[in-house]
Amino acid sequence: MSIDNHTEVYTYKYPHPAVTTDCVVFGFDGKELMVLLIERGLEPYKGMWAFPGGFIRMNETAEECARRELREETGLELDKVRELGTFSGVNRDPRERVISIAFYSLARHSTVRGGDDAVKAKWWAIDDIPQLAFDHDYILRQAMKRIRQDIHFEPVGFDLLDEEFTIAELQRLYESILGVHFDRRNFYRKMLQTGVLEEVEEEEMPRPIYYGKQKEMKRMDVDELFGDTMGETQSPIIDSICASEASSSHEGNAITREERIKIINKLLNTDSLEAVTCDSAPDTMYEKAATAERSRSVGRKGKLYRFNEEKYNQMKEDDNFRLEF
Amino acid sequence: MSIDNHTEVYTYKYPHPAVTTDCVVFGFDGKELMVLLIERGLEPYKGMWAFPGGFIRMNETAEECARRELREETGLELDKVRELGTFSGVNRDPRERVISIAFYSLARHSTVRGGDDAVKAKWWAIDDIPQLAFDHDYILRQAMKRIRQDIHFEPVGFDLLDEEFTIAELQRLYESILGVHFDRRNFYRKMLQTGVLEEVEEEEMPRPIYYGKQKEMKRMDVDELFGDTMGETQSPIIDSICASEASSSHEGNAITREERIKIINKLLNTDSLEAVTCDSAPDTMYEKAATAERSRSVGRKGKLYRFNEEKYNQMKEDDNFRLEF
DNA sequence: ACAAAAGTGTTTGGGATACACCCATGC
DNA sequence: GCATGGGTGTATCCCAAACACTTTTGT
Repeated sequence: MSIDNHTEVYTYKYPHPAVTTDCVVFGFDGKELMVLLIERGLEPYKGMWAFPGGFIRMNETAEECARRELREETGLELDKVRELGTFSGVNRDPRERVISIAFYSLARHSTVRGGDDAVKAKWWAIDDIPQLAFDHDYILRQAMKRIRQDIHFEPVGFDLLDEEFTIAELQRLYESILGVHFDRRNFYRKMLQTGVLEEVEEEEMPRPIYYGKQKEMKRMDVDELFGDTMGETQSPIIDSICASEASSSHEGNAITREERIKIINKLLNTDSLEAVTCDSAPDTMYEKAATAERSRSVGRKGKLYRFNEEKYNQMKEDDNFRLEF
Repeated sequence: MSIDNHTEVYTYKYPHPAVTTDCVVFGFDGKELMVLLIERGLEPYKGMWAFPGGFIRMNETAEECARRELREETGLELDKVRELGTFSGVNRDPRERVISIAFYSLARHSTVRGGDDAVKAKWWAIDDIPQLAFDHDYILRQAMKRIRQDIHFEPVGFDLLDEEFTIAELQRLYESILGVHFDRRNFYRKMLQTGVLEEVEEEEMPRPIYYGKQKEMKRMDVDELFGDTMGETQSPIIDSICASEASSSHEGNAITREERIKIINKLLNTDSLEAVTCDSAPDTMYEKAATAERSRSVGRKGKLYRFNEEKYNQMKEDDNFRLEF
């Protein structure tokens, strides 16, 4: 929406504040709690980081506004956004009186891509947040308080992890949100006793074929790992890595073998490994790809569980759901 | 604030919603949870009941607005108002797009007088609420949900009772809010174990001199009960009854003996007793006044306690305050 | 083979529940 | 003296914390 070519004006008998929504999106990378921020492209606070959000339209509720802005600025489609509170300080925006209705939400870390338009969206570790625009640092503190409270009674954790997860992953998440340490064994029992976890049958989550010992991987054919010209591989994990990385450049087109190699190289280079090509050093490539696969599977030892939402809703009705630690 | 003689207009490039606050005030009459409502004097929904509230001004925060409107419309000065949430349905007000920021608060039932201006304010039992204006019935349901949750972790009850209260009163309050029954003895222990109650020394809370046996009261001089011409009595309870009842008509003036008699008569007549005057039937009057005093003291048997706010804040810091039932 | 982490079982102390009992007050 | 309700004590049960042990997995 451009701020120019506006001939219309809107007049009122009494002054009206502007109303915006802001959305604090939490994620979890396996170690730390993360927050999704966007870099502001316009004044005020141009170049600073802020929560996704924007002005409410006259035909949408606050929640609809929050979801729309989130989609427009970060590409995220989230079904659950929870209201955090309103921030109505008189001078919180230099342009005019702006009241912000803040929401918070939870996203699987892996599903986030950059924003669709010029806006840059990025995950930040909770302990390493930059200076924020407006009063967003205050809003963040409130959001942190809130998530720490909600996690005791609501299934906060499950929206942050992949659909299938191990209990150890869940524990790491709880520990990093609450900043405490739990006894592993008691955590197991308590979580299972809640009854909201259902075990995933082994066959439902087949391990990717490259999962396993590194030695075996070296013996695989290069085509199997990096795919044929149609871009299909037999490794779902490498597949999903490439798909999400490539999504910003092509829209739904198949990924060629060469592109796939470039992507993997680029990704691996972030770990400060030297670049390789498929032809020059297939063995090295295998190794790195295997490392990439395995690093995605870190902590992925053990039984997988899934959140049973029906059962949770049922228990919530009867008001006997508690997650005390 | 009148809606006429406005020459000024306020123009904006983009449409702005109007923003109001609404305040759900809970009280407790010893038996039931009550809600404070005002009768609307203007369209829309003229004549219907609604929560106190109004449009936000450009130089006040939402919370300040809520407190101001509460004061203007009901005479209540409350220090703690807690945010409940925003209600942003597109068509919730027929005039224009109005977003409401709702608060909820707790008031000692006895301290409420009628509104200062034409607005009628009245307590309603929670089970007997009339049809409400706007979406206020929905807001009320949300407020009920919220208070039921908050009562477990926050000292909700203490703001609803008098400063000094018995544990039995506190239990009745908890039971009526949560709609359950507790074992009296376990409730005692749990409440005392929290450590936030401090015992009131007997001499700190002298019983009013008319408290006690009805026979004794009959022997008292009429001047003692209804005061001299300056309007002073020796019964603090009758004193406070008269002061609060008279407040809407005179502003701070002393209450004469005759007015006091009228007030007491009027109050007693609500119990469908015949009117009496001081001269005609002083004995009857004594009796009725004594009944009024005693009815105020119902349940006032037993040790009195007081909420220790410092200790609560201290425990809240350490995050080890729980009131589970 | 060894280390590390997953998964399961056992003990135990403290708090919640369900009672019994005594005392104070009012009629 | 009897009824009502306030105040305190006690036995039982269950759950949460602490810890031991076996199995699995990766190198």
